[in-house]
Amino acid sequence: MNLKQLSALLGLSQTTVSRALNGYADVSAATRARVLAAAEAHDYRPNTRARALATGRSGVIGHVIPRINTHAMVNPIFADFIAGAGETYSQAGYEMLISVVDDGEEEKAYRSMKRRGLVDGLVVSAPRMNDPRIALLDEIGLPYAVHGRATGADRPYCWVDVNNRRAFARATDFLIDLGHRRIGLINGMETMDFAHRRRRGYEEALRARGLAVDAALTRQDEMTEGYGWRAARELLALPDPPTAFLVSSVICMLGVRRAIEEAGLMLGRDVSAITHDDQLSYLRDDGPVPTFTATRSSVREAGQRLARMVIDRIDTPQVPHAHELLEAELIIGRSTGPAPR
Amino acid sequence: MNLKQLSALLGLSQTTVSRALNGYADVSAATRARVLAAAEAHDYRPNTRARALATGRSGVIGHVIPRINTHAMVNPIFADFIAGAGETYSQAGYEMLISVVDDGEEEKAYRSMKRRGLVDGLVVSAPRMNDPRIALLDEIGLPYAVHGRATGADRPYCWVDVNNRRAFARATDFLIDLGHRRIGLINGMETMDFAHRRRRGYEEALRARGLAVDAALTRQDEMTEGYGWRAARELLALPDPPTAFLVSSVICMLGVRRAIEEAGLMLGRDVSAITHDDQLSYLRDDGPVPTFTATRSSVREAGQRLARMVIDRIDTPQVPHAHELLEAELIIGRSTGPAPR
DNA sequence: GCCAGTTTCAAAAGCGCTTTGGAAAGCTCT
DNA sequence: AGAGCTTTCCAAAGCGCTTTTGAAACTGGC
Repeated sequence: MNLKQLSALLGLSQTTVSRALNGYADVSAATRARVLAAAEAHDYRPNTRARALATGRSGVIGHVIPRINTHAMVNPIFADFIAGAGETYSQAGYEMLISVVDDGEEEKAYRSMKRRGLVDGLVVSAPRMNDPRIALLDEIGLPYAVHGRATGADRPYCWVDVNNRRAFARATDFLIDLGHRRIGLINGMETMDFAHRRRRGYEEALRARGLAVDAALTRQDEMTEGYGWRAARELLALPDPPTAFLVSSVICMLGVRRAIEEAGLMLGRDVSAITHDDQLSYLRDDGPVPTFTATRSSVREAGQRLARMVIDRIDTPQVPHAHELLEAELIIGRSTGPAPR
Repeated sequence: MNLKQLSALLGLSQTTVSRALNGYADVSAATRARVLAAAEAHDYRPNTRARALATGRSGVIGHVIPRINTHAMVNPIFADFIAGAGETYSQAGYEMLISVVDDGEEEKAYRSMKRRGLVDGLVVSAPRMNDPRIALLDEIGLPYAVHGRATGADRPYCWVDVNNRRAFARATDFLIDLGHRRIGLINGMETMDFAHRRRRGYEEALRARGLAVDAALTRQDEMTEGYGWRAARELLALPDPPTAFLVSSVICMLGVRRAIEEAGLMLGRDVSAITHDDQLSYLRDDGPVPTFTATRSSVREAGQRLARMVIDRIDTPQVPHAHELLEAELIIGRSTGPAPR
C-alpha cells in the first residue's frame, strides 16, 4: 500500500492525503479523520526512501566506530551508550546507523556520508586531545555532537561530558579526608581526553591539600581486568605502597580487587579504592550497599542526552552550540575506609 | 555534485554516466575511463536515497535490540558482535541500522521496517526457545539470519551458532578426565537457547560417563560478576561441594574466581573451572598461558559470518537456507587441574 | 447578489537516481 | 551498396513521496 493507492482508495489526491497525514492545516477535520482512519486500517507507512529523497533529509544519525587494525578494541561502554542513544532516536522518529570504518579512513567516511546523503547528523565518540574530527566536520558541514570534549579544540562544538576532572578530584579529596596520603592512579590511556582530565583532577586535589604528585604511583593503559591486576600488584609491591587507588573503570577495578586480595589485604580496610562506574548494565553493582565506592555516571543517560543534542542541532542549527556537563555522584560503597596507620 | 551535473560536465547523458559507473557493458572503454576519472576528480557519490528509491533496495541491514522496561540489560556480547558484522557490511557496501525497540513492540517494528522499506534484511539476536520471530519474519517476507538457533522452530531458517552443546560436553568430559566427579554448572538464563544447549551438553557428558546429574549443583541467571560470585559461594558451601565448575561467561568467571579465593581455595588446584569465552575484546585473556581454561569462540567472527549470511540471503533468496555451526576450541589455561582427593 | 477573503483540495513539478526502449553509428558480409 | 548485426549512446519514464501553485467552493459583509 503506497500513497497513490491509498489516495485512490479514498477518492482524494495524493497531496491531500500526504498533508493530512503530516498534520498540515489546510485539510478539513473531517477529511483528516477519514484519511487517518484509512491509513490506520491499511497500516500505511510512508516509504522512508521516497520521503527522504523528497525532503532531503534521511532521518538517520550516524555513529562511526573506528576499526584499529584487525583486533579492534571495542569500547566496553559502546553497548550501553548505543542503547541510550537508540532509545532517544526511536522516540524522536530517527534511525541510528553504525558504521565500522578502518582507522585512518575516517575522513573519507565522513565525506562520503555527507555526499551520499546517508545521514543528517553524526555522533563523535571517544575524542582524543586536539581531536581533528571537530574541524573536519565543521568543514564538511555535517551537524554533530561529541561524547566528551577535546582539549585543544579551539572552536565551539556541541558536547555532553561527565565532569571527569571534578569527579576524580572529589574522589581524591575523599580519600585524603579518610587519611590516605599515598594514592595510586590506575588510569585509562591518557591520549584519551577523559583520562587526561581525570589525571588533572587527581593532581589538582593532591596539590590543593599540599600533597606531592608522585609519578611512580600512576599507571595508564587500556582498561582491562588484567591491567588493573598488574598495575595494582606493581604498586602494592613498592617499598612505600599506596594505601588507596583511583581506578578508571569497574572492569579494571575487578583486577585491582584481585591483586589486593592476593596480597592478603582486605579491600576497604587495608587498602581503599574508588572506581569510576559508567553503570554498564552487565556490570551493575547491585545490593543495598555497593561493593565499590565509585564516581558514578550513567553512560546510557549520556547516550540519551547526546542523541537529543544532535537532533536539536539538526533541527535548529542557528542556535548556539549546546553543552552538558554531567556531574558524577560519589557513591560510598564498601571499598573505602580510613587509612590504616 | 550530482549525476545531472556530472553528466553535463562530461557532455554525456545521465544514462551513460550511470551505466559507466555501475559497470554495465554497453559503454565503451574510453568513455568509461573518462567517466570514472571525472567521478574521481569531483569525488562524486551517488545519493543513497535516490538510488534506494530507484532500485527498491536500501542497502541497509537492521539489527533490533529489544528494550526491556527501563533497565534494559544490554548484552555484553553486543559490542563485539556488532563490530564483526559491521566490518563485513562495510566491505560489502552495506550499512548497518540499529533499532532499539520496546519489548513487546518487536512485531510492530518488523512490520514497519518492511513497509517503510527501511532495510533489506535483518539479523535476529538472542533467540529463545520456540522463538516466534522466525515465523513472523517469514510471514512478513524480510530476509534474515539468526545468531543462534531456536529449539522448537520447525521451519528452515539461516543461522550461525556455536556448538554450545558439544563445547560444554567436551568441557565436562575434560573435567571428568581430570578426576572431577561433582561438577557445578553456573549457566545463563535457560530461556535462552544457548544456555539450554549448554545444559544439555553438560548433562549428556555426565550421563555418558555414568555420573548422575545433581540439580543442586546447577544455577542459572543473568551473567554478571555478582551472580558468578554468589552462585559459586553457595555451591562451595554445600556439604559435598563440587570440585569443578562450568561457567557461562568470563564476566561470571571473575566472580567465581573471587568466591573461590575468598574461600581460601586456589583456582586450578583446589577447585577447577572452565568458562565459555566469547573473546570479547575488552576482556581478552592475554599472556602465554591463559588465565582461564575456556571453550573459546569469537563472537566477532560470528558477527562477520552472520552478516555475510544475511547478505547472501538477500542476494539469492532461492538458495536453500544456510547454516554454520562454529566449533568452540577447548583452550587449556591455569584454572583447571586434577581433582583433589 | 456580488466582491473579497478564507477553506479545502488537486495538478504537477520536483528530489537524484536506475532502467527501459529505442536510435544512431559502425561493422561484416554478400 | 544494402541488409543485418553489434556497439554505443540517449530520451524519457518511473521509484513514492513532498511541496508549490493555483483553482474551486464556500464564507460573510454590504
